[in-house]
Amino acid sequence: MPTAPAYQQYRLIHDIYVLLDDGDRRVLNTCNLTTSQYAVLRLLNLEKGRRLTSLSDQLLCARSTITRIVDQLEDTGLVLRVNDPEDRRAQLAVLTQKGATMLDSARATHCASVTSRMDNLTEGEQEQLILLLGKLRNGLRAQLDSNAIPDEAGC
Amino acid sequence: MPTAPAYQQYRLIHDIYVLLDDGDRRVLNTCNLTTSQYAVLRLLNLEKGRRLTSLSDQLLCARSTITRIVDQLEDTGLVLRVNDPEDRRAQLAVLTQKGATMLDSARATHCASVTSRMDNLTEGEQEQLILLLGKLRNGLRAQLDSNAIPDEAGC
DNA sequence: GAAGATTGATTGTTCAATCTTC
DNA sequence: GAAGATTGAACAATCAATCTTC
Repeated sequence: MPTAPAYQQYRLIHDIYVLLDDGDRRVLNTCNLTTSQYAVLRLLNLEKGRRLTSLSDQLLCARSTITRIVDQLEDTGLVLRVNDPEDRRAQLAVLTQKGATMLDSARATHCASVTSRMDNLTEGEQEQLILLLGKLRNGLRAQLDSNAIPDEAGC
Repeated sequence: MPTAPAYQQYRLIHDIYVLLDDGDRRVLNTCNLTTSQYAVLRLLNLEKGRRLTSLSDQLLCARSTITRIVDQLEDTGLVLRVNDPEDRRAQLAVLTQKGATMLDSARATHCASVTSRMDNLTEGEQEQLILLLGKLRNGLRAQLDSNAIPDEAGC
């Protein structure tokens, strides 16, 4: 039986991600950042802070994972915790100046690395790919929002 | 400054992977498999075994990671370790009949789930996407083989 | 009771060191 | 000395339980 097209897409995306992630780890390591720390930093900016819950929702990881990553970023002075004035239960993760500088630098380094690694498509192909991937992502996000991940029969 | 197309592709693939992986974990959990265990099983078949080194190379993870995943799969009776007749240093991971049955079942479950989740592209779009992703993956693989991951200036 | 966040315990992954065989 | 594999220690991520505030 032929492999379903959706599954072929899935495998390709999976393989590509693994290849990219492997490179990311090496590159970000030169900035003394883990990929997780970078992912959190990327969601912050200098203007206003962001709730930890918002971060874990966006990154689809456990609350406690964010707590610990923010701990690390606070230890290295890249981020500060601030009480949310609108809700005394909540904490905001805020970029420090040092964090903003680090983020800019890491982003430039990472972006250059990614660009050099993903250079084998023509401009037209890249545009097409971005369009198709965007549609795919939006579909997946919509499913997540509608909480419609189907429970299969299981094994 | 506008975001480089390569980086847009990167972000989309990253986001899509995170969304898909989150669903994978839930689905495979119904088969009592972790995504890592499934990834290893997928690389095996009933006919002949496969060296642990080959598995870690393919999955881009540490040797010791494979050792431990194979330990787990052996504990649950899905896989057996066999001495490699061609090299007395090497071990082969071999699917058991139970493992083959489990793999078939998990694959069917997972494939159905993936297909239902990635259903928002037309057939034509899917074909295009597969072509483009395939080209991208081959480029990345080629870089890996030539060990040409560039060392950036760092931060 | 629910949401935001944290902590301790468990599991998963990697790193460095070790052993055997090439 | 290098390659295949394993082990113990360190790090990373999750889960369940807990605390505070809504």
